[in-house]
Order: sequence, then structure tokens, then C-alpha cells
Amino acid sequence: MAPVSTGCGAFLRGNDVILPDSGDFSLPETLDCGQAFRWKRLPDGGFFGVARGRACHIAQTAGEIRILGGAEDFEAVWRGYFDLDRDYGEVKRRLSSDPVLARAVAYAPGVRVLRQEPWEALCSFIISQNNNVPRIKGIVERLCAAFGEPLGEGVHAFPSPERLAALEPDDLAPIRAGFRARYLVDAARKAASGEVDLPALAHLPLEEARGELRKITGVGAKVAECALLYGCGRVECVPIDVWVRRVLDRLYPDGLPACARGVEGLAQQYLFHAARTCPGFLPGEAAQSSDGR
DNA sequence: AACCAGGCGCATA
DNA sequence: TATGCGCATGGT
Repeated sequence: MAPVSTGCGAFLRGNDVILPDSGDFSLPETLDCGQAFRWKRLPDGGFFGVARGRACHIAQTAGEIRILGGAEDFEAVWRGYFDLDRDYGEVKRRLSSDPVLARAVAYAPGVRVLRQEPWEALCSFIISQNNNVPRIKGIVERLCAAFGEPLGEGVHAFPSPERLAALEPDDLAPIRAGFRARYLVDAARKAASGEVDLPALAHLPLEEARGELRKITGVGAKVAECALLYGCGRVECVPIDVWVRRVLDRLYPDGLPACARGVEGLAQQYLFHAARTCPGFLPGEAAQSSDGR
């Protein structure tokens, strides 16, 4: 069987793309760790999701991950989306020279940081503020169903900035986003007009990129950092929410260790996930038992 | 029935 | 610069 692409170890079997299990990619750990909000567990244990206007069914068995739907979508979307050209084994070895990070990595070694679209990541994390994961998912789902382009079979793309820019906050009432509705409309108008140049954020100097995002009402330091990390591939960015705040206060009072330099955002994801879901990871705190579907 | 949820804007000192 | 409060909504 011919490789569908060089570098990431994928090959084609029939119409599916196969990723041999490297130990560096767990579907639940990656898709259900609070970084993306459109992935649903399927009865067969796999996941279904939509990104960049394409739907995807992905399944994991003992020895491999199977991406259904063909090599074209894989090359166009999923290879980049799942960050398959980054060597997470190497990243994890580096991070594991620190004892706390080593624990976080060992707890969930299949966590990857997804490379989402800037606009979707921005909206998702505007919605996330003072909110919980199950409800964030519900709001995003209703937003897509109401305003996203139909892709067939009841599936919808994430709505474009242009589409949302034409709305008033009240038009978003059915989404039940609460006070965040006007933030979404403001973001849409600034993105659609080019007042905030989202595609430029991937290569702008960090402070400038942060400043651009914070022109949007409802985008503060944390949401801006999320948009940059999850939406713009800026893996040095560290969103500091309540969980990461606790990790830093209690375990890294002097900041993240030197081994995380340049990939602080990836380190953050392992730490965030462990702090939230691994009992006893945070001293003097019970982790959440579960969240969401 | 309060309290919380991957925060932010605004007022006040 | 630094706190404190209200905010829509829904689940414990």
C-alpha cells in the first residue's frame, strides 16, 4: 500500500487513511479535552466531527487510527488539523525531563493540540467564557445548525464571519449564548471587514497578534491566547484559565520549566487535562469526575 | 436555593 | 495597576 503522504506515516487502505498507532494520538484524549467543541462520540467508540467545511468519521482500534473518507480530505484538512507532521514523541520526551510535566504526559500521552481554523477557534473560546464544556458544545452546535452552510445529511459547516456579521445580537437568541451573543457579532463584523485580519495572526509578532484580537469586544487575554494557540498554530501561547492558574500557582510558582520553551502551549494542554481530570494531580483538589458527551 | 462554569468589561481607588 | 461586581444560561 502506498503512503498517502510522506512524513506522518499514514497510508491508504481502500478509501480510508490509516495511521499506525504511535502512542502519540488518542481520540478521546485529544478530541474531548476542551480544545475543540464539535466532536461527538459515536456508538462504535469513534468520533464524528466537522472542520474546514468537511465532515469526518474517525475510529481507533488497538493498532491503528482509521480516518474514513479518502486521501483528498486527509491531505486537504486532517493531516494539518491533527498536527500529524509534528513529532509528539519528541515533544513529550523534552517535556518529561520535568517531573510534573512527566506525570501529566504519562497520564494522557495521546493528547495533541489541534490546528483549528482561526475564526472557529476565536468564536468557540468567546463562547467558552464563564461557561462549561457541555454547554459550550451545545451553543456551538446550535450556531452551526442555524447559520452554517449545509454540507448534506443534516451536517453544517461553521458559519462564516460574513454570515454572522449580517446579524444582530438578538438574531442569535435561539443559540442561547447569553451575553456572548454581542461578542460574536462584534467579532464577525471585525473579521469580515478586515479590521481584524485573522489570516495574518499566524505570522504577526505575538504582541501585535494579541493586540489585534483584543480589538474585539469580549476578547480578553485568555480568549486571545486560545485563538492564537488553537486557531493560529502559535504553540508558544499559554491560555491561563482557572485550572492552569491553579497549576502555575501550586506547581510552578516560578513559571513553566525551561524544557517547555517554545512549546509552552503544548505543555499547557497536558497540564490542563491532568489538572481537570486526574484525581490527585493538583495538590489539595478533587478533579472533575466527568464532563459532557 | 445558592453556586459554578477554559472570562470580560466596567467602575472605583 | 488592582480588586470587585454583574452578566445569560443551565446544571448540580
